[in-house]
Amino acid sequence: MSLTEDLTRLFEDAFTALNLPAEYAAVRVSDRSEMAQFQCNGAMPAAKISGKPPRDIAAEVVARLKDHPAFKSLEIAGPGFINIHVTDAFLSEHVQDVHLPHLAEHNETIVLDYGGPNIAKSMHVGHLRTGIIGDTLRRILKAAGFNALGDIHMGDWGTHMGILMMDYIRTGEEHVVMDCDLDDPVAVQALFDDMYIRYPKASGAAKEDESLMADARTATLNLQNGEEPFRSMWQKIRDVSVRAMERNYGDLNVWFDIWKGEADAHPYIAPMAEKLKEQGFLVQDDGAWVIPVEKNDDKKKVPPLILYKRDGAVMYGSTDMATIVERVQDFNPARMIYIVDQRQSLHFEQVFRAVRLSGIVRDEVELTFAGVGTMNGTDGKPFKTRAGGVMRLADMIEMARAKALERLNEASLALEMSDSERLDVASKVGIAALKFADLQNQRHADYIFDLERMTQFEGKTGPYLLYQAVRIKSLLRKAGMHDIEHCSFGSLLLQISETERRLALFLTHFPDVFKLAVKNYTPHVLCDYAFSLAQEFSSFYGNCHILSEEDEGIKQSRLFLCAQTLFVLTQTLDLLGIETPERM
RNA sequence: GGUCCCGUAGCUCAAUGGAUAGAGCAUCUGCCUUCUAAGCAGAGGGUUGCAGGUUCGAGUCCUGCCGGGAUCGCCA
Repeated sequence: MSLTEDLTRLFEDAFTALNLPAEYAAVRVSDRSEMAQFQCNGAMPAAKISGKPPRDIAAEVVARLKDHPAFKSLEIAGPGFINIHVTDAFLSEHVQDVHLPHLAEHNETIVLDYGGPNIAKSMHVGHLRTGIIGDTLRRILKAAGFNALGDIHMGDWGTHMGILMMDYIRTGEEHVVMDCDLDDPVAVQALFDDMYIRYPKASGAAKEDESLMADARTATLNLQNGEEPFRSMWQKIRDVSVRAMERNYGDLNVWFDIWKGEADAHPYIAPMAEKLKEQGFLVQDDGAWVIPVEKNDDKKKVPPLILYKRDGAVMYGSTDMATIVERVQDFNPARMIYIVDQRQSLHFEQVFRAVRLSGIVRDEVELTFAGVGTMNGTDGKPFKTRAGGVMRLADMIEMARAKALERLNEASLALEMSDSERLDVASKVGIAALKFADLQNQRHADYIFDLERMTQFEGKTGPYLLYQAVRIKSLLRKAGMHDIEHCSFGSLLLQISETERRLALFLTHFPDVFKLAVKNYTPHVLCDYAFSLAQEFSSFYGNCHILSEEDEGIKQSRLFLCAQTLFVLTQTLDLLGIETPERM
């Protein structure tokens, strides 16, 4: 139980004894730290229903609790706030017991969908947010005890495949695809580069020329029906693309448990459609087969979900529905969470309605659209390269790493390292900068991506956090502790300075912050926490001698604080998918 | 035009309906013969877009405006 939960329990007892609803008893961290460590605001709403003045109620609550050993002081302030200070002994117990709470009840499965890169195309900056945030949510839910599974859900089944394949066929260059040796990295890269240049041209041409587009649609349909040479070409294109994705996501330390795509859901579409037709949910409309999903009380117009287009081909709504059928069959998940671009909200509303309506997903299964905002450039418009094009993800990662290395050089850090260790540190610092800059923003909001700013390595950045963590590691090594990731030793002295108390208090907030992140699917609260923790530590580090402290008891107590800070900080960075180097 | 999201310090962003709205950057003042100065201690900087409403209490909830963005059936 966290410290606030422990206090809430005590207050609940008091409220209940006074015939007041326990739900008002919640104790929270005070937002006026100079006045209190914790606060309870329940006297005010309780006053409303009991007709007594709030300060009188607060006084009754305080009277019941004031002799409890947890409290150093209980004061009533303002209209009826109860301001709480706890004893250092109580605090000490909780600092020792800081841990990740287990929140899953029965190891429920949660499928997270946060990939969506198209095959045959380079991954670009648009894949950064969903990948990073989705992976972090996966880590958070897994840490909370859920069987959390990330699915990449590649875009490998749409019209873009037809456009690309028809271009190879029309120019008589199918061999460029078919002759590629998958075991030869150079050949794989060459094919990938070819597709990267070819697709935009082919796509542009198809938009200009209706006959090209018609051919592409036909090719798409033929592919979906398993016909050659489309099927073989497609397989090769997919294999090559997966290698590129593995490298990009690997560089970002973004993990997927399931490497499936729209194509894998294809076999489920026809049987699903058959059943939907029998049930009367699937109807023909203007040549297409659609599922009407509007409701009587809709304020907006919700268009039907199109399962089969006029030409008989399927669309992404079809594959998204069928993927849900597949996931229910394979994993029987308690929740399915989509971490995708906010702009797809209407689409997923249609999909969710369709699967609920038809009973594919039971009512008790949670379907969540966790939309993410757009990444904009410093001009506030969607992020572009200086040339005005879309920046490849690989290029962006390289820029972040190069900048990090430059900074290490400027600061004359990591000089004594071997070249390989130095590059590894630079890579970790660069990736940390990239990920932390993204994760610290609210998930659903757009944010401005400023490479210059985030690679400044000052203030609220990933590198600052790594720096603090590495400082602690270094200090603990000097103190002769080697298994510094797992040292749970010692305890807090009962006579501590205000600086130490602040740090200790802050450490106890960790379980509550974690719970909040799980509840709302909001990693940014963990970023905020990690940064504030690092600041608290830095303040402690600057104000308290540790290794040179002569009083052995004080020294041990401070080393304990260092170890607990490192434990919580690395744990938090871990949840954010950020790796901490041993030194830098 | 309908619907949804956003509007908070010069800039980038926080703030489960709680007290005097907080951080970082930038600006200014101090601090490196002691554990990593990518740091610490401190200062200045606000009519939370505007106007109403709900209530003990509103940046937060409701209504209406203003400004920005997204989206509105055969692309994903």
